[in-house]
Amino acid sequence: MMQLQEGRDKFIQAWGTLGSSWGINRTMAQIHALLLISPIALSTEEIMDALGISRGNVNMNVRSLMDWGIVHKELRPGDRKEYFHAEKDIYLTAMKIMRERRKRELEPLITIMTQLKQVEKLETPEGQALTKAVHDIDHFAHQADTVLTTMEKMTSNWFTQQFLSVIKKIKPL
Amino acid sequence: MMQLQEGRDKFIQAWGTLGSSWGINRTMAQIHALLLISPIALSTEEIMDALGISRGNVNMNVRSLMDWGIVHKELRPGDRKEYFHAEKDIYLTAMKIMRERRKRELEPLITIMTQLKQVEKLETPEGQALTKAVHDIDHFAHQADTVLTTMEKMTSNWFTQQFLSVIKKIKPL
DNA sequence: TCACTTTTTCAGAAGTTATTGAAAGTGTAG
DNA sequence: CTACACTTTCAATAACTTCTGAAAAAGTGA
Repeated sequence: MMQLQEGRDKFIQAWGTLGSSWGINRTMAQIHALLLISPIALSTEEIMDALGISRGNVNMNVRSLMDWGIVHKELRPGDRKEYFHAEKDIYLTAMKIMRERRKRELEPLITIMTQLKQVEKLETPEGQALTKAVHDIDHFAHQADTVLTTMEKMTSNWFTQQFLSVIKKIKPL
Repeated sequence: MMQLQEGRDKFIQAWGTLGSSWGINRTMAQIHALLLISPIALSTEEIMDALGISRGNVNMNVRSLMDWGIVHKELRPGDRKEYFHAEKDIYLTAMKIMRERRKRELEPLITIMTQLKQVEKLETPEGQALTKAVHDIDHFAHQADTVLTTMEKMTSNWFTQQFLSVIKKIKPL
């Protein structure tokens, strides 16, 4: 049977590794993991000590986590330090990460494809191949954007209760 | 009005930049872009020349693109060179990227959460916070896996025609 | 205002990932 | 078997990203 401290370390380690593939850097993900399993909000110093990282690093990554909307600041009366805690609803967290990634990845893609639609239309195979690729990607990006925007508007609760059952009922081709 | 060559360069450049945020490295994405807008299959040398990169780099990245299933090898009778072409259906390409990412990101996450369920259950706030996080993430990961697996089984055509309209009909909460 | 506490910034160091190019490997035709 | 045409590998290195720690800035109360 695994002990608590071992489990906590393993959890932080795992979330850090996984985070990288989700477009979140290792330390940012580790801080997120630490706050996720902490019942109370933690100060910069506590995070530094728990993860053995520098003040600058904690500050920078906590700021980013707040930009993503998945970590929040807490102020305690009579205390000048800032304390941080993570959003504990994992579905809401996933939605917010999705939202941020949509903004950072899909929106620039749509902008560029819009520019590329201005390429002179030629009858050559080269010209047609480019036109087709631009058209297809633009179409896809808009659809993906619509899907993600719609999902964003729905609560985490909705995801839990409805989305899965809807998907399950659709017959695979 | 933008000229063809300028458009092609811009397209390759854009796809390369975007690729990085989709978990595909810059060069791999640029090779993919080049093949996507090429009406004919290209040899290693042609890719090297078009993108100004080394033989080893082309070889390595083309291999990865084939592992992802979005680039294919073509052999021409009487020619010992290998020629490469990209899957031109952008929805199918997106599905294959999704599939690969599910395997690389979600499956290891599920494995680790399964291990972490073995942590001794304690009544302390620390113990309960860890147990809850592990439970929630495990539940989420299984759901996400089911959704993605279901989508994988559907054709690109299905995505185009059905998914969007289904999503659109669901009333946001 | 000053003295003190906490946060932010940023140049350089450390660490990570991608790329090259030459050498080794593979397959084929004569 | 040998020569050739191509592909693959991999150690060295280049390019890029993250992290540190000390200094500057910002905030607070007396």
